[in-house]
Amino acid sequence: MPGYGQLCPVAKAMEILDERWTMLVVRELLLGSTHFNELRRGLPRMSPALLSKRLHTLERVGIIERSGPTARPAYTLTTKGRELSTVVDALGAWGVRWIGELGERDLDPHLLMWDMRRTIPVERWPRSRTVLAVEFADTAPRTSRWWIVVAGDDVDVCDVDPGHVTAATVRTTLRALTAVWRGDLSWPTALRSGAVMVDGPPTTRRQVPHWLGQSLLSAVPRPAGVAG
Amino acid sequence: MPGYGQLCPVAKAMEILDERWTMLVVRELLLGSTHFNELRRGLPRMSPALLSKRLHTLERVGIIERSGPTARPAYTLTTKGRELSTVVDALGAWGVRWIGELGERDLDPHLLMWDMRRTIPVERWPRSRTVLAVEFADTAPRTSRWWIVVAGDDVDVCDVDPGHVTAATVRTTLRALTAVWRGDLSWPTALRSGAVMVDGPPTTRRQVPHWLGQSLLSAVPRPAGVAG
DNA sequence: CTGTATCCATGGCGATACTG
DNA sequence: CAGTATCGCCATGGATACAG
Repeated sequence: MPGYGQLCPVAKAMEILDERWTMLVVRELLLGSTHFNELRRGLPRMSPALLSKRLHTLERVGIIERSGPTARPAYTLTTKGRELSTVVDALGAWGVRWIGELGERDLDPHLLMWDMRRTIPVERWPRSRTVLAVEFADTAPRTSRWWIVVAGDDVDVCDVDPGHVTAATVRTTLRALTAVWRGDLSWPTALRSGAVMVDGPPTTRRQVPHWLGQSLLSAVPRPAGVAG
Repeated sequence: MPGYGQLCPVAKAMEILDERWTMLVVRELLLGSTHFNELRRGLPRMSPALLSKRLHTLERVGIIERSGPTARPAYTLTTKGRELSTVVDALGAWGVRWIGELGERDLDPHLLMWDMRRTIPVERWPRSRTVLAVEFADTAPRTSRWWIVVAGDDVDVCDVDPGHVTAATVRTTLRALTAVWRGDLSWPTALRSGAVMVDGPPTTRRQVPHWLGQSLLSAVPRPAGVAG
């Protein structure tokens, strides 16, 4: 891969960015991850060797900086790297708008919960510690039960019962909750159809959609329309 | 490459777009190329086999349409494909802003002339047929002399002398004219330093920079400033 | 926790030649 | 002009184990 041999800035940019996983590493950094295992958590199918290699490349070309070896290693975007947000945003908007069909392999409860966790609107939750349970009907038993614990400004996602009383329980499939999260399916439609069900006191039940919200990209309008 | 296994729209987009050359094929289509050999001209280092493969993939995923086998084959972007302009534009702006250093292999007189040809502002040229010669001091003899012929709304670029009288001659290096074209170097600076010289009648000489112009991305501001 | 080392299979892709 | 066919290398990157 001796580059593209082109003067075009698009080509020069893609020489760096078209390598597998690279753009997703940048996405993770833009979303705020800084440590190696934090990045791994958002990129579970990427081998640590490859992640290491990509981080070195990104550092070499000046997209990220690595904190000195004295402190705990941390990766942060430089200005050059931060400006890739325009590219990532454009890719995300295009992707959510035009690529609606997800394969079975694209559905991952860990990633979904990890993703939702990032943008849980804590200000809509009760002041006191509140636990919301999520149950997937269609995943392996080990990954079918989750608990979201919001206490003050802290959000935790557990795959083991934290042992507190739950305010409500969301019963759904991984595919359905993923569709709602991405904005392929609206909360009202999902609830009406029963694709997502909420158990709990009536007042709480009505709050749950606002507690969870949707991904930032869910607001992107879809071409054919009719997204539920 | 079994995909990324992620629900994230950025990942779904990159599953298609991170393959080598793909984004450059899209760029060529966005710039108006429609036929196979037209695409090849903008992608000279891409093998025809690979171009064919990429076109098939892009058609399969709905980014391009191929005209029926009855007519002369032509490739056009669908709406889905056309909306990739946001991605390509973001890549181009980031690339021209942050990747200024070009290697020797990135400099190609064919590509530069082909690229300039696309956006020659014919309305600034004289009404009658006008020929501008370009001579590179640092390229192989076969690729050192070019002629830009503007007649009405038609622009032609030749690497053999068309045999008409030339209004002026641009003498420069491939690297310098490339820098001017990309906007890494301004016309005034290039002329003052002698990096680009124009031979011809004084009135014409002053017009030449406006006849050639600069790439659309040249207007993107640069980080460190000081771009000539 | 933060990576590196090693191994290996796969297949991507570059080069060239050739066909309708 | 518009591709397809074939070949073969070598690098990519996936998996696993291990080190500081």
